Amino acid sequence: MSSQALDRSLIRPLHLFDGMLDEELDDVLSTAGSRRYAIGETLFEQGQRADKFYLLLHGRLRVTQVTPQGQQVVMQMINPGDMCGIAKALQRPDYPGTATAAADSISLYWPTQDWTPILSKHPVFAVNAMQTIGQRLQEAQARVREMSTEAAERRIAHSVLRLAGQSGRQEPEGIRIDFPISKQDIAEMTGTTLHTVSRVLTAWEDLGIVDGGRQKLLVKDPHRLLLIAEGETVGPSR
Amino acid sequence: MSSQALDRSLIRPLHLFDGMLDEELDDVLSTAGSRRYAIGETLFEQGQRADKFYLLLHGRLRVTQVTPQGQQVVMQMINPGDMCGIAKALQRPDYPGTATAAADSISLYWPTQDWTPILSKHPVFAVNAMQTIGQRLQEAQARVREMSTEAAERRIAHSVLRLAGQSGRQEPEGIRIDFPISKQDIAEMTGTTLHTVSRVLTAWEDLGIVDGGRQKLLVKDPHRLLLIAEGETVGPSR
DNA sequence: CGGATTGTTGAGGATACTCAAGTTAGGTGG
DNA sequence: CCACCTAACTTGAGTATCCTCAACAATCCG
Repeated sequence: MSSQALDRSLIRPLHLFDGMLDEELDDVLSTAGSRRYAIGETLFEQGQRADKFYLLLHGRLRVTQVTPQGQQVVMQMINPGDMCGIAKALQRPDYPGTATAAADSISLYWPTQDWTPILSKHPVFAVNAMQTIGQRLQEAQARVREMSTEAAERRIAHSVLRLAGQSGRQEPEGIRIDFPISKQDIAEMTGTTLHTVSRVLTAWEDLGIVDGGRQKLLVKDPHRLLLIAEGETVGPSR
Repeated sequence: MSSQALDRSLIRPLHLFDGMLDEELDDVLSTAGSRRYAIGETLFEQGQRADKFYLLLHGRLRVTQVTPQGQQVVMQMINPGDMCGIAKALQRPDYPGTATAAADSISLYWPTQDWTPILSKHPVFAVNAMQTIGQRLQEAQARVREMSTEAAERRIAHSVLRLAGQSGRQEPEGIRIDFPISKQDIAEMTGTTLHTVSRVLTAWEDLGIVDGGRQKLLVKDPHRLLLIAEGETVGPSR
């Protein structure tokens, strides 16, 4: 447990700890460990006994599920400040998915058995944790709504916009998705195939809306993309 | 506010209040009201300021969202013991959907402003409430997974099985969905059309798996239905 | 430089949608 | 109680979307 060097100034700003006293924060952190994960490493795997829960400090995680038929689905991307692996909150003994570092990442972790005590001792934490789960529920419901009512291109547009909003970095040319993301990843987020994603992104590139590349994505015209997401048909540039 | 006649014996068994002392329960109930809703009545509507949250005691609620394009999606069915309208947990000022009584129903309600105080005063309630939201998150994620990877027939099978499990009553012939449900409803739960639902259910009726009817549904062979949901192709009856 | 991963593009076809017409069931009012 | 009216449902035909299959090209890594 390399919990010695937990810099409180790094952790204090996280939403999750809003409204907690410094002593409370120290108490919560006292049982935490931290660890670095290189890109491609997994934090936990689907079906394993959930013995830890995590709070991402830096980097990105991709949480996937594999169906019994072997098809992979990307359930969510985890950004710094987000928790994951909180099986206890779902009343599950095992992890429902696999978390992989989509970029070099640093994460705090606690033993799962600390979950209920922490919640009971720190009601503020409980409220904040609930809001995290609430956020996630809303996002999941948004995806259900999109998959129920929207064609592939619009779903891809929504997905790319979400990525830009949550994992985007402003660059001169537009908003850069700041971790390596493949067409296959986007396909698994939208319930399509990499072929469809490739075709759609190529069309958008021709219109100057995005700029692709091997595991690269730059959103050059978020406004046009939003129009597509909201149901406008793509036309020529202006 | 008709909060006088709240029978504690009716409310005590609900999961939500597991582990709470009688005094705590009384305290929580002190600011609650209750009301009866006839089938078709709405408890709250999408976009309204969320001034109350609800706990269903009896009946069924259908929570729907309407997209900007006017397509309706059934987000969830609420069963007795479930909460709904808990916008506070989602950090939203308004209701994200509309809740309609799918059967004659009775519900408790609290002013939304009581949400945070109740959570802070009763950590057990907070933990229980989080598990409710966690359940819902899991269900939403299951739907995302299904819509990403499964064809229409399998999604409908999953949806019907979920209905049977949550809202089914055993009858001599099979499991009866115990509130009026239309093909349109099922279509809006599965991201299909009522036409597809009608065709699929007709095929299942011919195989003796279900028994349909106007706003009626009886699952006669849950096992076969599960096979379809899990990916078996339908064949003739043995 | 060679192998592997990732991405592109084309052709063909199946699923499920739209459009359309008609049927059944149930409730309402005379 | 029956006739009517509406909402729910059924069924058919045609078709668009997007998947599958396939071959190839580009990019990255060691």
